[in-house]
Amino acid sequence: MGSTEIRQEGPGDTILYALQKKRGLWYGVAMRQPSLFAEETTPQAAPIPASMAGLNPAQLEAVTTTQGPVLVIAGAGSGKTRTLVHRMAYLVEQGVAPESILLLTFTRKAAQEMLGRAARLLDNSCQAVMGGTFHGVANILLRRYGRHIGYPANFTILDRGDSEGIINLLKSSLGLSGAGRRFPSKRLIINMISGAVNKNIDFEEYLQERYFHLLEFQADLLTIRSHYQNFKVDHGLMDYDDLLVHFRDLLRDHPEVCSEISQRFHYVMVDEYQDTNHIQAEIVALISSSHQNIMVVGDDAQSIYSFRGADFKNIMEFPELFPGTRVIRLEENYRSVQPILEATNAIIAQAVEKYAKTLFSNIPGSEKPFLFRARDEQEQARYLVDKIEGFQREGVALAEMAVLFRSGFHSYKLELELANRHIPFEKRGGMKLTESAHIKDVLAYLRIICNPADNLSWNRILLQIDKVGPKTAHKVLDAIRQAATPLAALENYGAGKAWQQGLRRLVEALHDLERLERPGAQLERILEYYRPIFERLYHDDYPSRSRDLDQLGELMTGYDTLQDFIDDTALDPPEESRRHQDDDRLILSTVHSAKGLEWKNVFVINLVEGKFPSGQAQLPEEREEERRLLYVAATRAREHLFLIAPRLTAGPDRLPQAAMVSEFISTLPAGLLAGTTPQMSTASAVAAGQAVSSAPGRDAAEVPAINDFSAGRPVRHNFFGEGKVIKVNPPKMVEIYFPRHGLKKLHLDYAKLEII
DNA sequence: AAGCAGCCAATTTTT
DNA sequence: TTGGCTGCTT
Repeated sequence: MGSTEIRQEGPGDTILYALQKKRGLWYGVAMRQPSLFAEETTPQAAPIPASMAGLNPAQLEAVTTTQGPVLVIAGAGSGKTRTLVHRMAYLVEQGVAPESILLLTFTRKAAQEMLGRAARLLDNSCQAVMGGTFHGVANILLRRYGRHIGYPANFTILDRGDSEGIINLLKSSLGLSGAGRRFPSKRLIINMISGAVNKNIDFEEYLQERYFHLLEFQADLLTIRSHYQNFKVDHGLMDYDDLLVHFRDLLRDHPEVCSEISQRFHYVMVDEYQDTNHIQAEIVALISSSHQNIMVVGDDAQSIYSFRGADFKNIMEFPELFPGTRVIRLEENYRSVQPILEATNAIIAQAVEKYAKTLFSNIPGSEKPFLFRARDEQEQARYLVDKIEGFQREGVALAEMAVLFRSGFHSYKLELELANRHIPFEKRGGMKLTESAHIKDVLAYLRIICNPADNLSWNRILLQIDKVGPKTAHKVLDAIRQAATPLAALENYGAGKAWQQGLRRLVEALHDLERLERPGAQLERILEYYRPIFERLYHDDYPSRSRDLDQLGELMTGYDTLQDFIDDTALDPPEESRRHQDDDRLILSTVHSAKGLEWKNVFVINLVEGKFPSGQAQLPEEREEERRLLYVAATRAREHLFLIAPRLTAGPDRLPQAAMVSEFISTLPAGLLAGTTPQMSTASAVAAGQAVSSAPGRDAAEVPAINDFSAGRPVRHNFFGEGKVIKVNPPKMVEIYFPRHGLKKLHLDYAKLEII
């Protein structure tokens, strides 16, 4: 990331394009090239330029409808990206200034990909289109206009770990971390705070609704939350949610700023609109308020981010919000062979609520998706590796294949097997480089250079000094707060004998940093100071972590300013590199990280109840989202789709447990899949709406009915353990408090409950 | 007050 | 497998 990337398209092809990343956003920059094939870019104002050739009528309509609101319902693989890319090109060919086009996406990768492709089409234009994630765009504009809402331009962006760190600080300074009380973890607290913001619910209300069992801590949680908000304002910090909320507030409460921004971006396009939350929808409406030239593209069947507040009702209600919306559907699939589509259509056909659509494809191919019931996870891994090696022998590149799973840790066993068999792979959606402690340590120094008020980073820096712990750090922070500059405070601080030497070293380093200007030189000086600390702190795995520090330097080259670099460590964190000398490697990915991508061969693993769908998903609407998630996974495949379900899988206690095939698979109509047929006993039992125990040796004979439950009744759930009924909501819901898992709302058709 | 060793618990998905 | 917490030692 960060550098200008120039790629050659292939032998004989002379189109070059460049992607430049500036201030955290990607700009597509087409480069003028002499073309050997002189692609006749007909300069006459033809109604439909030659560059639009190859689009189908629906796509063409979406591309050429440039004025007013447009909603594109784009099924999986229906050329959604292609349509957006061509629309950008078309607008520019019609004389629209590229910098007045704004493209909003959910991931960096998507923005990068689309701008790159548009740049290739626009080989006679040298200007820039602006595109990036909601968070990225909010960041840029808040730095420019933030003063209107009381934020300085040098605020620091917090990632999740940073937010949790603040919660920890507050917990101890408010005396809430004491023993004896089972106070919610920092993770849970951040989930609650963020959940309320993203779902646009009042915090107190949200607590009472979703975290009923934590009500005894309500007062303290409210205190923590307000301190958290104040801490961020006081020290110039913004978390992910703040970027959106403050951006929305800026547009909503400052009409002059709103119209300035809206007029600058005269054409707005939003990708994956089904995954916008309430705040993002407001931003979209405000940013296009002065012209209504807004196109949103999405697929309600692929809405998979409700945990983060995404609401696919946004896409359903778009036409009401924007009267006169032109609705265009893209239903021809250009990705998968017909048998795969038939299966995926069947998976989504059982969804409760959707825009009805049926995808069809003209791609030849007769191979049905293959269901394999492995004995256990070992066999699953071996089967997978054998298949992959087989495809490799047929000439399929590793990078053309992907293994998808519901949760990051589901691939652990497979990763071991792949390492044993020497198959290079790349895991997406895993640990990020910038999440590791030693990298965060170094980033703290860079952050205080940009934002000296950032006490979170100061705290981290102080704790690194030997013999300085939380208490001492707190005292020093107080001194920093009162002094004119942090450096002055540190110089004059009466340090204890044990650590005055360490403090002096820090002061010297900070003095040098003030003099240095180049980010690279600053990093070098920091590493010189940090290395001895690093060796003391992490001496067990010193060598591997040391490589990361070198990598940080490489990442930094290509950035003009330190601020941009720091922003990207939070907004676009680089994946932890698995020494990727091999260019061709198998992709391992969570389904979420695989969205929008495609591969020739796709393997979906651990397709069993409790894993995929996740055991966390209990409510009917949560189960529905799991179904859409499977739909997203399966529609990634072009030619071969393998669905793998082990019979035995590690349970919550790590002991092997019998597992049923995912309900979404076992209830598919017969004949759609090849391979093992899903066991009919399981399939028919689930179809009949009965709960089936997945524990070995337990019989599913008596399934409790709603009348068997009453408040106070003790029950057992084979995942959550023993609990007590709090409330009964006919016809099918019961609320149960489990001491180890909290309050759960369970649906009798899905939950496996036993009355005791 | 800091720092270390050892125990216990817990594991969705992402900007 | 890690991370957080407790209690002991310096």
